[in-house]
Amino acid sequence: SNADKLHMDPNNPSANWLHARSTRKKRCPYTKHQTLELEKEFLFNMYLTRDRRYEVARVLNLTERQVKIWFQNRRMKMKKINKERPKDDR
Amino acid sequence: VMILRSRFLDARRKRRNFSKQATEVLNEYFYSHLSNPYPSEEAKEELAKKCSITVSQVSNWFGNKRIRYKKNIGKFQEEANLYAAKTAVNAAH
DNA sequence: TAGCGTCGTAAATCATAGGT
DNA sequence: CACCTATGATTTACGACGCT
Repeated sequence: SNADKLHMDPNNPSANWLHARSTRKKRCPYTKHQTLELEKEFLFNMYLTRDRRYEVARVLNLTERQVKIWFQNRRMKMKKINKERPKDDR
Repeated sequence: VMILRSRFLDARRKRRNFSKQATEVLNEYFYSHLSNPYPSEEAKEELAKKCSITVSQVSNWFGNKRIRYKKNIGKFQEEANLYAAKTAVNAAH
């Protein structure tokens, strides 16, 4: 592709930087409803069982992979929040 | 509870642009490491200290800068030359 | 090997700051 | 004030590597 050629161009400073593969799925923002339900599930348990993952994915019309990754990202977010506010928490 | 929490977190999205001096420091690092603009954790901590911002903010800045630079190198050419010249002067002293 | 974990990131998007 | 772009922060989706 053109993008790939650009990344190969030795005159391009970004030629050797990290690049997402062209096969990567485009980011698709989740709906308010999906996010709210995922947050509720996360509040219930930060780690999913296989059964819960299947059920959440089915109800929200997401793939199990998306749900798995959402939880991974959510845990990282929580970690970041805790790190930046070691005190209070509201 | 989660509603209140998310509202609180959204409030963090309020921000001020970084100081001109901080942006200078970040740009100097970026353009003097253009072939591999990925500061190590230690380098990020040092930059954060110099700029009076957090390490996360340094990471955000580099993430945004890499993408925006790559997306439109031409737009940043003038800026790149400016910092390249500045680095050359510093090296000469 | 399968498969889920973290960590760091790309890329898109969001929300507002700041300038015209 | 309205409008527009620049900029910092957040959100999806992976790659790389860990462990079991």
